[in-house]
Amino acid sequence: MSSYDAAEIEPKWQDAWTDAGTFEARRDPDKPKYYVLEMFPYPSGNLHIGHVRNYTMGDVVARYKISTGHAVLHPMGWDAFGLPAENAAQERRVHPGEWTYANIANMKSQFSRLGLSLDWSREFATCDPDYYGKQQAMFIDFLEQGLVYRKNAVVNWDPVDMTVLANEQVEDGRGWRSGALVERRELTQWFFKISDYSDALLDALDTLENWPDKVKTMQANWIGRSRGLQFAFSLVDGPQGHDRIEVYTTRPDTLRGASFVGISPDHPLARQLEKDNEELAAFNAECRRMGTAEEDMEKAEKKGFDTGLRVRHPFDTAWELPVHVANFILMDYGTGAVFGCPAHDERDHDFAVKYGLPIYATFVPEGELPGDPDEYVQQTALVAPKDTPVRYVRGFAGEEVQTANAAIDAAIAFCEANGVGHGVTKFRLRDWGLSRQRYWGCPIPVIHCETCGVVPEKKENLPVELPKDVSFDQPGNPLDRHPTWRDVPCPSCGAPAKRETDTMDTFVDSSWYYARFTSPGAETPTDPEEAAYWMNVDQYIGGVEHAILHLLYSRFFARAMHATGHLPARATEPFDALFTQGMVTHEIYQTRDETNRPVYHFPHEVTDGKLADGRAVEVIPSAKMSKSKRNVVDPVEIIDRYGADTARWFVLSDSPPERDVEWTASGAEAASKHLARVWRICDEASGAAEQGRDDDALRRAAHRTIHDVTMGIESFGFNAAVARLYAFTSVLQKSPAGRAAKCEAARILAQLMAPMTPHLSEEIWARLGGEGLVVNAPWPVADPAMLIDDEVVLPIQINGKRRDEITVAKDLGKDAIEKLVLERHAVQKALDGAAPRKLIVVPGRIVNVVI
RNA sequence: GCGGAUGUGGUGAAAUGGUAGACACUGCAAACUUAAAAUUUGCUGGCCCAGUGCCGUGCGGGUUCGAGUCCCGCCAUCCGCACCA
Repeated sequence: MSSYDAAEIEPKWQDAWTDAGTFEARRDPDKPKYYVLEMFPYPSGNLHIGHVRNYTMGDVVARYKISTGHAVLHPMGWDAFGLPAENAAQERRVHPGEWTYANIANMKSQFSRLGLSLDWSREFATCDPDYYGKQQAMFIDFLEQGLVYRKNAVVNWDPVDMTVLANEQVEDGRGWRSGALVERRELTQWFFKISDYSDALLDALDTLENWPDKVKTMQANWIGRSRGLQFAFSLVDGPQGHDRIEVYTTRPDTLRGASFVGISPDHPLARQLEKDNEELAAFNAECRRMGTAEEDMEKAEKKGFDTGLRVRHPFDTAWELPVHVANFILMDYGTGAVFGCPAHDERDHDFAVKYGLPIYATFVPEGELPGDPDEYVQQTALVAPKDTPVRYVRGFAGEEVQTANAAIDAAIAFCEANGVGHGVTKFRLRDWGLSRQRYWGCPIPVIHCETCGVVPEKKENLPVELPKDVSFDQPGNPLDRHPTWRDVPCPSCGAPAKRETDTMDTFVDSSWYYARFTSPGAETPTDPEEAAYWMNVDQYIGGVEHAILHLLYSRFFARAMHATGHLPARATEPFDALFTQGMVTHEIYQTRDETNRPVYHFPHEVTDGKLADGRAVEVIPSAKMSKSKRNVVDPVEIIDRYGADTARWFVLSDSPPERDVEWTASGAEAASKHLARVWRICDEASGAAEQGRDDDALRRAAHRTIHDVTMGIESFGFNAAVARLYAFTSVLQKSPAGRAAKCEAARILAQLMAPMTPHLSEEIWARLGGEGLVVNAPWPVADPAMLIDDEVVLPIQINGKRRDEITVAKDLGKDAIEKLVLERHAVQKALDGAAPRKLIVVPGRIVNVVI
């Protein structure tokens, strides 16, 4: 008998798969195709245990689909542009490209040890000039199609480093390196017209049957289609050129509850007024110092500035309302101006209380008579669901008692009939700003010419490659100060011109990589035949943190690629099924220093909750892994110690895939022990006696397991499948069956485990005389006759509490069950001679006797 | 702040509205062993008057013969918020 040695068998089978070309995707007219894709990683340099979980899940699906006779495409690449490479360049004086490709090489070697069923022949990195050159070609197509345009937009500006900051580089309103107060600065930037597809992107969510509802809900809310009223307040003695304020509201039914008009600090009127009003200029400047992140704006204290200007209410010209500049109003959404109705909006209510503005109720709860309606809303705003009827006390259209939805419709109709604005549909979704003032990204392939304007680069000149001779010792974008790269003749007139020095948002790179994988070497962004065959992605797997931006941008990009002839119509929704997996977490061990600041300790420093010096540590369970918290698990260490199969088995067991799983050393140890046990049991099976007992029981257990594991894999219930495999292993171990039955059961076990622990399974399969590679063996099919049990145990409840149980034939009729139940001692005792009030029999499930 | 999710033993969790805790981890006990490791076996939600007992799925209500599951209201944690990827 030999023992389980992962280090010996894992490289052996990895080589066998490579030699056989098992995972090279091939178009095969005789097979259905299956495209499984996990979100590709950012090449940080090291594989994270979270990657192991993510890619193992995809691997289970891919290997299962190979076994069920599919032509499988399971590619891998690198989301390789982005900020960290530039940070590394600044900190370590290494070129971003050099750093990135070194990381890729390192991660790839780590990947290879996991035994994933990846087709590495299709690998690419988004920073490969070939890839981003094709992206530039598509950008030019989009430009010609009218899907790209330029407009002004604000960025975070660090006035000390003289550079644009990402939101994550702004900490408490200050630049992360310089510590300088961040300013907002307006730049002309490139945008994708995703708003052209707002309706389509929203409506098509209904067709995505195999997407999680939560993701669809998040996208729907993000797109935020709303029907509202756009109208104008006329200004009383407004400054020159400003006689009205255009506002948009989704609650026109509360128009008679208006108490002020709020405008954005960036509203043209606010900009006009600040010229003659130092105080307002200061207020606006303060608002503009805030970072551009919406979260910061929303969390910031709500502040306003009374401009002193007044507007007339559209229903009553004698009724004047004050105009405030308010820091929470976005210029990007609606018209940059709102009317405030404090009675029915918490934010407006806070604002009204703070600035002493009146609060008028427009409706009160139906049925209640709360005395003075205005009194009712003084303390807190009344925010009612829009589909619940309420009583309007300042209504002006529709019934007195109606839902807000009905009242809104009536109010829009009333306003349109009376010439007060018109109903409009607006979206929260803004156009996608893709310009980045950075080096390590895909150059935007246009040239700015003084006479010709913006001219796209000629396609034969693509890719516009990033220059290699750059330095990061000064802040800002090196492309801006690289004359031989920047200064080029205009492609149109030949006069001296300048290249665009902005590069593209890295979300662009990841918005079409799935399409490029179908033909990674093609001279055009996609090859129509290949794309037609392989698209769509049948199963996409990734973190829920990408639920909105990446997935929405990809959906837009697929549509834009279709519009420019790069994808077939069917691929406008590129991901047929989506699964969002949870994280791998780990406990954090911390103590406190003299100033009570936390000090973190590595897991290997902690034994039984104590450090080597005996000090007890505080344990924070289930925390996201982070280097600074010292709770990161290195997959390479785990593989060195236990092997890849153990790591794979562990990350699939215990927790449902969509939830977080906590990494524990004891759990990894247990997974390893279990695999060794499987090895031993399978090894022993071949040595079992020729004749045994209960062969049929073992077969029935095997078929039940085939059924359950298959269902588990099909439904992403990997933890449930693992639990069933644990149970079956025990059955096999204890079975007194003969050799033939045991070997058959062991081969089935190897097959069922193969998607999860492929190396161990290959070895067992080979030793027990399985034909060829287990990865290619047809998936076992459960015999339905083996799944039927003749008898069922029926729990008996008395008043809903379980008191007894009976074992009956599976198909026993209701009447016969009732009779048996009433004869039971426990039931008779509870009834005490009386007849039951009710007897509920759910055949095959439960009996409830109500007394 | 807004949007989305999650919450069940010491731990990870299971449970088409139908026996709450499957399957594991930890812990305890036993077998084997000179010993240890490995392995195997058993027990392992809480409480008490130890039963055909009571309580128990974040908290408070509700619907139902029956609620972890459905509804309403809270609390806590996590994810996203458009320049992190």
